Amino acid sequence: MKLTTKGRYAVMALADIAKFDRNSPISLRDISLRQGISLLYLEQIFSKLRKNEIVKSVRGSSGGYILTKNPEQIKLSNIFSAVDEKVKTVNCKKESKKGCNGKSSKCITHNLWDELELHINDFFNKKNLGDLVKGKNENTI
Amino acid sequence: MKLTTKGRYAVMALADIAKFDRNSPISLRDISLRQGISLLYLEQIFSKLRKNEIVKSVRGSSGGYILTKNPEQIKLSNIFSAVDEKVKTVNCKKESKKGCNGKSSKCITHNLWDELELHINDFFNKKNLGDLVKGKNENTI
DNA sequence: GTTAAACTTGACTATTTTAGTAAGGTATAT
DNA sequence: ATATACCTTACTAAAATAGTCAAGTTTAAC
Ligand code: FES
Ligand code: FES
Repeated sequence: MKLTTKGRYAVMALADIAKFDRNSPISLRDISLRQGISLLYLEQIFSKLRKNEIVKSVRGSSGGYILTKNPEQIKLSNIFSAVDEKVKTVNCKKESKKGCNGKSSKCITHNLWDELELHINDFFNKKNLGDLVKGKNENTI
Repeated sequence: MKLTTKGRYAVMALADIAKFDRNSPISLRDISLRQGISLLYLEQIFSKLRKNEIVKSVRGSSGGYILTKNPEQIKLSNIFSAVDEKVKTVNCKKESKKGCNGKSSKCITHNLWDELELHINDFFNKKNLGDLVKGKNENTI
């Protein structure tokens, strides 16, 4: 059970942007250097973030990306769904009435995994980008 | 972010055992049929469960596996650590003082992932096998 | 004792997912 | 003009997952 780099990098990069002035765009090149993430990979991630209106882009030289909202308004769950980082704990299709083993009813552990999924998503709903950049004076980059 | 089959199957299989009388061993063959899990794969999983003293084996015909404790005493976290299903959200080595990008300090998102890990492990510590088999009258198998 | 059911072990493999790379664009500030 | 920076699609190497295979050993029951 682990987090993939897409979700992790998306949050890292957005937190990086959030630390700076909201009005001047931040280039992916800078983020790449500061956070140690491949530029090409970042482009892939930001394409999704832009389509989901988490950021908007400014083209041309000295362009880059700007958050569309205040950091406090951007929840982790928004970011994760934008980059397709989903939490999947059940083995079956949720909508279906069938269980994961093909049986006609849900398996004995189904409710447990479902609870776990809620538990995790709860965390992502509570946390926002603002929470990450509050302590600007910390020794983190 | 998803659960692997090892953790899921381990819990399913143990819940299956927990539903029956504690004193007569349950064979993997039966579990395999009821839960729709490959017998050979179950053997692999139960080897680990036995080594970690979650179950004990009874050999010979009409043998099988028995829980070593009451279902209420077997926490999900015990099961998961036995089958090496671990929660990994941070990208760095926790013990190290270095960050995930090789920088000298922890990255801006480190604390967030660490909190997430705690949040998830909390769930696994709170839930036990007993919780799963309480409603024996449900229409689950 | 024989047998068969059941556990035990270690190695091996196909599939899927992840984590990127590569290449070739297009838009625009200066 | 042109350099900077975004945009898009396609491809791929590496890792993890989800098993399978083969060849045992143990022991209850007949
Ligand atoms: S996880 Fe949904 S039926 Fe098993
Ligand atoms: S996750 Fe620990 S330093 Fe980035």
